[in-house]
Amino acid sequence: MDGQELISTPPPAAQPLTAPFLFAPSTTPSSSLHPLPPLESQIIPDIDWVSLLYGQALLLQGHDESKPMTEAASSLMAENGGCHQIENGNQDKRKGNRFKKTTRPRFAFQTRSADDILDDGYRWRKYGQKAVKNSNYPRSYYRCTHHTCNVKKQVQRLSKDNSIVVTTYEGIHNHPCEKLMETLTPLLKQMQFLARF
DNA sequence: CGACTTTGACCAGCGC
DNA sequence: GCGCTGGTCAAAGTCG
Repeated sequence: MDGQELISTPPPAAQPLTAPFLFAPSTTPSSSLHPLPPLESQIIPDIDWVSLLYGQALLLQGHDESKPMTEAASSLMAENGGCHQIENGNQDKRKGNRFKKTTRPRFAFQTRSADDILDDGYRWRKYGQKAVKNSNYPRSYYRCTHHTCNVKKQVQRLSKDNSIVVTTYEGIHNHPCEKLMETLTPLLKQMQFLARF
């Protein structure tokens, strides 16, 4: 898969959001609780939060879940002009009918962190790790643990700058982010309560 | 005991 | 056809 092109610089219009607003202050890959990482590892200046949030935004906007998320996400991305989507036409899948071609959206972004994994609010299960050519560091493969969700992500540290971690998401979650919903649910309830007056 | 990670094996695509 | 490479599988091990 050498046809990939990583695009990691956010569009000029994109205003990076701060991590604490979105995610719990942990950078662990799973639901397990660990002590907070050093402050330095939580500073993620290069992350494209906008792309990362598109799927979540669709859910918050009342997106019809019976429709493919990928189409809605693509149109939303086109509207906003900030597209970090990676060409994925040659991706092959080994599940189901073998090696179907897919056009699932892929997003890549860089984070400067001592930890390979940032906690994006979802739960991931690692299903593979490979040494890749021209890289001193292995690439790790993760799948979303939600039973109806088929989103995957790859995590790899740059060999030329080992402080940078490249995370590639494939697909869009078809379920709410657990941690984000935990945060938003009380707010939504309060808004609904106030809206009655 | 369930959830998760590790890791070697396997498979298909691609270039030569 | 062959070898290299990336992506996935699945058994075994680990952890809480």
